[in-house]
Amino acid sequence: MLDLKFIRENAGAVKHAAQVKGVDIDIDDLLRVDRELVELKQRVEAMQAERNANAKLVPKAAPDERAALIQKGKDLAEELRGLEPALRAHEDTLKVMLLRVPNIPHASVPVGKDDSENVELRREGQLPGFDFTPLDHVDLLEKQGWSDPERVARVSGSRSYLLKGEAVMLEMAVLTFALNFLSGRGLTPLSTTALARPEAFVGSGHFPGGEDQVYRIEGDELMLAGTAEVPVNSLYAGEQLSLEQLPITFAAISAAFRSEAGSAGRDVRGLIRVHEFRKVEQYVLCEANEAVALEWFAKILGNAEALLAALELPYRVVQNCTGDMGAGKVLMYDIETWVPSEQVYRETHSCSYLGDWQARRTGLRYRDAGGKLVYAHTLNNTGVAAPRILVPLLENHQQADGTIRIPAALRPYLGGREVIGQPVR
RNA sequence: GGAACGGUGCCCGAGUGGUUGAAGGGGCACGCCUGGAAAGCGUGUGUACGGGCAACCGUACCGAGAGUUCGAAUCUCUCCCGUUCCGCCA
Repeated sequence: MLDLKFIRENAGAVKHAAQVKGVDIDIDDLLRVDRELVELKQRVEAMQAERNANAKLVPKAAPDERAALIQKGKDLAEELRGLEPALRAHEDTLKVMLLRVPNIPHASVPVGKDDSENVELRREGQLPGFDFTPLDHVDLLEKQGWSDPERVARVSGSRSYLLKGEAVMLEMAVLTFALNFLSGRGLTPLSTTALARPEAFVGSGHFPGGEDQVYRIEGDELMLAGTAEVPVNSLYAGEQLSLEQLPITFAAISAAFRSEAGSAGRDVRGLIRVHEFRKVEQYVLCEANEAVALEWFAKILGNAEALLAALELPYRVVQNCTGDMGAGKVLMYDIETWVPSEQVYRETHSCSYLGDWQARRTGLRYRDAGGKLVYAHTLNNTGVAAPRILVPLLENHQQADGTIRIPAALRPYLGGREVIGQPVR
């Protein structure tokens, strides 16, 4: 959400943002509703002022004047009731419109229509040089007896997965490693819910618009979040924080649920795109200062990169273009990790800076040095998402016999083992 | 799921249908005092929207929403949340 005053004064910039982000919203219409609402409010408030003044006279009035005053109050109340529906309608319309207004992209963001126009910033790490034909992760899992796609699909449908044996320990190891790693870099570990109220989804910006991505709980208003960003962003909703409490940073582990509506047919095989998974998410709530926030952006991006380096995985950093960055975002970089079987980099991390766009929705304010209440800035980035991260992990570290070499950083979480799996070919 | 009690400002807490945007305390800010500090004393200290160059004015807000009333933090209803107890249960 943007400040209404800002929209009024910067209508051109807002329209441009909507255009380059591909957000369908009529800013002129919004401003028209806003003007009409202001006029309505002025009329209503003038009448309320009159009603209040009149009501104050009643107890002091002489008995013979009292009836007339009360009658005048009744008339005013009646007139006010008449204006109420229009007022309410305008307020509701404006509110809905405001929730759809996109944030202004940072000046550095390339203009583009979709992910094909994202810009690669750099590549890091050494691509694996196999002297054998590498298997893809689906085959590796199957040969090792670590998966059972048919049976789990029978129970839980497509886009579900299960892991057996050592792959389970590997999944846990990666998550635990990420929590420890990020904790070591100053983020507070947090184990949090996936269930959240709809307001939390509005607060994070996933609603309105992303409703079809979210699983609902029958008979309950709670819904299943696709990322810990949703509940964590609402953790301090409506509070007035003090400057000393900032920044608030978390490495939040949670389950994540995504209906993946609209991605039919994409990545149906394997662990890339599943309905239910686990994720460690980096979240930062900091003061409303772009320079400070951008430092945090670099930091949580660096955290993810260091994590991948520790996992000895080659990756590239991509700057998302305007059309691929989401309405609320000011700046967004994806990290894509090398998948040998496909000979492509695939997204494993998504780093975002949202300015005060989420904080305005959530009511996340703090008192600045001057005692003024201001909306905070928020950022988030993936720490590690499992099982998706297992795809590059298994594929890049596979050996000729089908066993998996464990990167040194992960060994402490796997009882010191350097290799998992049995020779299977 | 049942029952009881609660939800007021940054925090704690008072609140009789009308001068209550809200007592009192704490905290915080500024000033006095002090060599400096503490203590003490004094003053100040809500948010949002609208109007105004400004001082300031108006409106709304005491969990949310409806209602009663000339007038609601205060009365009624519905809902939400919290705490405690009971029941049930992975």
